[in-house]
Amino acid sequence: MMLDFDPIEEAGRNWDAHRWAATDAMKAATALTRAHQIVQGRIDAALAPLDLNFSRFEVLALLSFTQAGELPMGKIGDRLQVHAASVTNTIQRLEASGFVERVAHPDDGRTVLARLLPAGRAIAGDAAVALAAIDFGVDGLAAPARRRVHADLTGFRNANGDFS
Amino acid sequence: MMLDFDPIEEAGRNWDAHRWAATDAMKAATALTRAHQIVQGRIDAALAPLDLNFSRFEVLALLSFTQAGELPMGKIGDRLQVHAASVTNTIQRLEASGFVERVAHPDDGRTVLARLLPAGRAIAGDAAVALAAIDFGVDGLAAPARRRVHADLTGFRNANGDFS
DNA sequence: CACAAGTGCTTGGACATCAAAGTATTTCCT
DNA sequence: AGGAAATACTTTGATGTCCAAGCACTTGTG
Repeated sequence: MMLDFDPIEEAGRNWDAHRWAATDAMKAATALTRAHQIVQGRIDAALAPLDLNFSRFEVLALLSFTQAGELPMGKIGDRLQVHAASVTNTIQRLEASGFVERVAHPDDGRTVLARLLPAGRAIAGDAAVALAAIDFGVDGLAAPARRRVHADLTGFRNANGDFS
Repeated sequence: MMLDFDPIEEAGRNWDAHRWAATDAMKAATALTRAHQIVQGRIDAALAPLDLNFSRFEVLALLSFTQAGELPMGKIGDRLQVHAASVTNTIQRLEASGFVERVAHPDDGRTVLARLLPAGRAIAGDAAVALAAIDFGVDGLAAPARRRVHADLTGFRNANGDFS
């Protein structure tokens, strides 16, 4: 299904016609949402043959960047900014795929470490190649636009307390 | 839990250190994802007191923009670019809240029309006010940045066949 | 040293989305 | 006219996310 008009512009016209406020903000927010859906869809499609989705890939990438190839569950959630329950779920999937294992923390009985297995390290490399091949879904953004979007959204994230 | 560094920049450094490709694309895509999470979270928080989320609000807005206050389920999915099954689910929720009703199409026995009820029209107006009050979650983007992001992402959507 | 408070993780429940299969109705084609 | 194909929607099942509650372990305080 391919619309022959931009539904966001159409919504903006209706918004104005009904005297609803903040049309520009609505259009920017909606464009952001829609662009995200496209990018996420392309990324997940590229990763599906590897038995990964983006969340699981992010965990593998994070682990492969560490010295020991392991991190506490909580640290993973902090860095990827997802809920602890989601980390539990994601690690369970990665464990079922044989990409990571869960081990007890040597000093703290509360903590569980997720440890990268060789198969996980290998698949993470494959996934990085697959994602680079599609430019992370943003090849539709030329380099200057890509830099603009990145800079503007980094400012936005900072303004909203995403990091300090 | 507030990181004192930008996890995306940190990921970029690791990416480069491991000789993984397309770092700029990775950073742009990740920033887009994270910004979307922030915006969506703020929007849903603003709508929660009204017994709405963004998907349900979009349906009410779309219906309130039509002449008759009603649309076939399929048209709703096309315009909002969501799966037909999601439309069914969303309309069921709106129906349970007393915001819309489902009626048979007069000429086509296959088609179901979603029709806006007075309560739904009222709540849509309230929701529009609530969303305008938070600038759709993008008040962290100053007007020029907002325009840039909107323009760049519209170009991106167009390049990816979101509309023609 | 004991116990309250805090921390780390998992579980269960509520939602939302999508894909695929199923049902009903209409349209197309011979 | 009659059956195949297309269309419109719903249902079911698999995923994934969050929140709130629960459990286990550790830390801080008197």
